[in-house]
Amino acid sequence: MTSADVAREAGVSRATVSYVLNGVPHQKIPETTRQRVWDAAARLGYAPSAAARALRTGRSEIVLGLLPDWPIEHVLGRLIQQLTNAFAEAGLTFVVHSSAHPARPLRDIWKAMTPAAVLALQDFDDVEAEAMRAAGIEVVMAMHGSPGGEPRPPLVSEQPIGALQARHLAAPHRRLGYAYPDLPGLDVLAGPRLEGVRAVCADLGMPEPDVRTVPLDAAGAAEAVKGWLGADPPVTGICAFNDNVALAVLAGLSHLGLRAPRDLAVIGVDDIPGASLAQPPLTTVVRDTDAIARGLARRVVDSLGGKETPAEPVRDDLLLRFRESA
Amino acid sequence: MTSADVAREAGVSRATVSYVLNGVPHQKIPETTRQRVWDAAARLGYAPSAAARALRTGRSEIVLGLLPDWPIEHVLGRLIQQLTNAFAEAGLTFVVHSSAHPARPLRDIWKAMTPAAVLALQDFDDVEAEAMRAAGIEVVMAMHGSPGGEPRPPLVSEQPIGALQARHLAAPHRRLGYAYPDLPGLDVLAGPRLEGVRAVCADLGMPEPDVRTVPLDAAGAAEAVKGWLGADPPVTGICAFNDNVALAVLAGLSHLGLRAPRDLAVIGVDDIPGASLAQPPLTTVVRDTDAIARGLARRVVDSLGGKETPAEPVRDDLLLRFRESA
DNA sequence: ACGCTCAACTGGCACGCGTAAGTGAATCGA
DNA sequence: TCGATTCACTTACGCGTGCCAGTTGAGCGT
Repeated sequence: MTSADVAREAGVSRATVSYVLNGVPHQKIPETTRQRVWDAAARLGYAPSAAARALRTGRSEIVLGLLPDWPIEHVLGRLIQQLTNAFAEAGLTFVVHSSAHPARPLRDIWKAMTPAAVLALQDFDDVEAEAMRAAGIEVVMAMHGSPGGEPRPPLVSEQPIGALQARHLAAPHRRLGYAYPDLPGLDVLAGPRLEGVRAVCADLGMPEPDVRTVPLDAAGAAEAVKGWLGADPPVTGICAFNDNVALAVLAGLSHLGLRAPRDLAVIGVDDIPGASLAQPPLTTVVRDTDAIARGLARRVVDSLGGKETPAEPVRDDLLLRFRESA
Repeated sequence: MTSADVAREAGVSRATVSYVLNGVPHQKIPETTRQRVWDAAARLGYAPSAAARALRTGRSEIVLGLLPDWPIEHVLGRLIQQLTNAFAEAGLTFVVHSSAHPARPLRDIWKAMTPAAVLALQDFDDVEAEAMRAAGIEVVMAMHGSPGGEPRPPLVSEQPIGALQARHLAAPHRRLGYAYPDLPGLDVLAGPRLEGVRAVCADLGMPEPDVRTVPLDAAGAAEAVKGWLGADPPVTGICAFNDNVALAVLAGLSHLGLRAPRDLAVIGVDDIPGASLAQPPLTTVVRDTDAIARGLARRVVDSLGGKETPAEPVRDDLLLRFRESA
């Protein structure tokens, strides 16, 4: 099924078909002809060849999402689904590529589909970004900084999460701890969140947060808990990187025969299904992933349309889900 | 950067460049010329245009993964990453599209990138599959059946999971319950797993499993637990659809002042991070997602190479992670 | 009756690539 | 010395589009 078939069926030329189906303005084509073409296209079930269109126009209707080597869990999964929806509304197909472990050259990936835009979770170096632009990819954005440095400001800000955690704990607690994830790749996320905690502590005249790396097992987490409880002055409230880490802290407490929030208050991030099911139910910070997805998609679509987009992060309403652990 | 540039740089024709770079056999091209072409390509940083190649050959080097509307959690996330790796080793780019909620016609998706193969998690109807094949997509496979029916046998079998759960519980327990997920879309997975449990119960002369839908909150789960404990004969061991549901059962028990495995033994599936951190730590079934990913990729690659592939499911070693809950 | 305008189309090129068919020079057997 | 063969290439086509630059013919003023 090519546009030539449609042209024959409608009794017009290929050019006319192209004009009608693409809705090209400033071409005087009467309604009757338009209808003939539309009918013919529908009758034949015509769908244009993406490859040919991509070759001609230099880009496809695809937005490529680039995932780093992070675990794909609850929130990230939801974000992917919501980004898919948000882009679909703009007529764009959002697909995700998880960076392979023996990392293939990134170039192979985007060359393989010449996307209209690339939206990466983690920033890449300028050389790569420039190469993409040179290859006709118009929009290249990153949601978070890279481990290497921070060339562009991130599109999604993490500090407010840590700040909200800290502000919630700060009322009854005078010394906070930070439960840092045991996965090096997550620094890009954990760093800024910790910064948010730090800033609030400084603001409120509290001592520096006591940062400890917490592995995802009860015994290992118990070590961290012992460290916090034995600190001087002792830590009484923990901001955890996310709910999994928070659950580990809870398990560590349990391991020592202790309990939140009596011995140590704990607050997580993400509200994974297990959070409300924990003992005690976990207080946690939820972000509005749908708003983030829409915001990101809007930025990309605007940018594709030639509009200037603001440099600040997208709007991201945080919600504190208050339960029992803090 | 086109192959014409490389040709000019190397002082040969475009055809020669194409022959050299694609390693076309039966073309007598001396080593010196080959080297000249390779050098020129490297010097110019040439990478072929996927669009043009796709237009010419009729297909790209992309494998499209189609996700249904399921939550993307731990295992599914890992599977995606491992599939990406497995396909990368075969020189194929694996990208994932999560089906948008106001479901766009599937056709738009694969037309947008003419993948070499489509690997869906959930089966789609034959009309769609046939349309894909007609569009030049050579391999169309589905990992699980569709809600509508079961035209093709699934590539990944779920029954053994339920069977392993049931066999593990069957030793001390004479009546089993099944904790069914509260998300209708998961029937495709939950149904076969439940079948596995049923089969083992029948085999061992035990009564039918008592199936109850378990919502992901403590109060709701407590209702299910009450039902099980009050059944006649009473249920003493629960096979949960996955770890999240199992955690809910645990929380339901806790809500009633009860405890696993004393009052009710519970076994999950997936070994999510929260499983080992639960109270008590959750006994669970782990599948070897890496083997599954490799198996699936192998099938697809073989099939692309024209080889006949077996109809049976891919190999999938199950492991029982024994903890305290059962 | 003749030029002019303008609506309504159409012919044809280029995008970058793979590849079938062709070409000129070198080599070779008789 | 001459046709035949082999080598090492090159020329040229078409994949399906988008869109520029025409072309046709009807309507209109003079």
